[in-house]
Amino acid sequence: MRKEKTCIPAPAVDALVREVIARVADKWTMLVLGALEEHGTLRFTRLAEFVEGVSQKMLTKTVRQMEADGLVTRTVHPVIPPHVDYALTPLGRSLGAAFCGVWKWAEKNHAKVEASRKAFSKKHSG
Amino acid sequence: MRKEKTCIPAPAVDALVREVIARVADKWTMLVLGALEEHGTLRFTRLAEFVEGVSQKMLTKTVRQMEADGLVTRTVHPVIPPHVDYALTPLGRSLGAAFCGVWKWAEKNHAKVEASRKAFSKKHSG
DNA sequence: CCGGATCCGGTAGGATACTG
DNA sequence: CAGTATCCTACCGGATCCGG
Repeated sequence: MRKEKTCIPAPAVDALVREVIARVADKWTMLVLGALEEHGTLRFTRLAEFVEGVSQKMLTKTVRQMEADGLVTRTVHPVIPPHVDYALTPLGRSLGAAFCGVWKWAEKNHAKVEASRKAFSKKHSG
Repeated sequence: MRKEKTCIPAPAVDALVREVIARVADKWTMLVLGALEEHGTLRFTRLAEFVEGVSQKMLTKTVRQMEADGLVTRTVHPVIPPHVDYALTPLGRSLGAAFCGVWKWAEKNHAKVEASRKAFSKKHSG
């Protein structure tokens, strides 16, 4: 049943890939990525506005993680009031491009998902 | 700075899309999706083997969620011992295809991510 | 025996207040 | 304005039991 030529990685690097997937397959990571891709360089507060619903703690944690992973740059301007800019690195942009398919999928299919959800909850209530 | 023609959804459906993204951008969801895409129909225990590191509880929760979202079918064979098959729906397969780009990205760039991580931790220790 | 529901301890995450 | 510290909740994971 194994598909011959899709997107399955070689067995050797499988664990590494899974680890990276587990890291980037995070809703805040994806949403930060999307916000930075759409709006370009953003300051912390502005980023928080676009990634609606995120707490400061999670946003801080997420951008730090993304910085560590080489997905974003974090530029601190030593002025008062503080000014910190976040921007995608080339690596981050390439990940954004890779996620593009998922965005388009969500855009196209969110109605189906919602319909399935409704049918499922109805089936479980009845 | 807004990019004119990438993968940015229309403003109106933006919230819906974000909601779906937040739902599917989950590491277990992605890994279950990958496992089912690679190996086809799987029983619960077998699925747990391929999605290494997942607890039964989280696997149950994840597949139930995916079932509710219309991504997988859950077929209970009323036999003893119990036999439950999980398989991707067409919608699930289409999401798998969308995630394909992310997998390929991870396959290609995991070394860069790891290098960035090392450099970052070194910079923070020194 | 398999799938999963339950109880319980640990930890990740949200809200708020405070510092530079 | 950006980030930290604190508290507190809710969810996550492991072990165990149960129903079939």
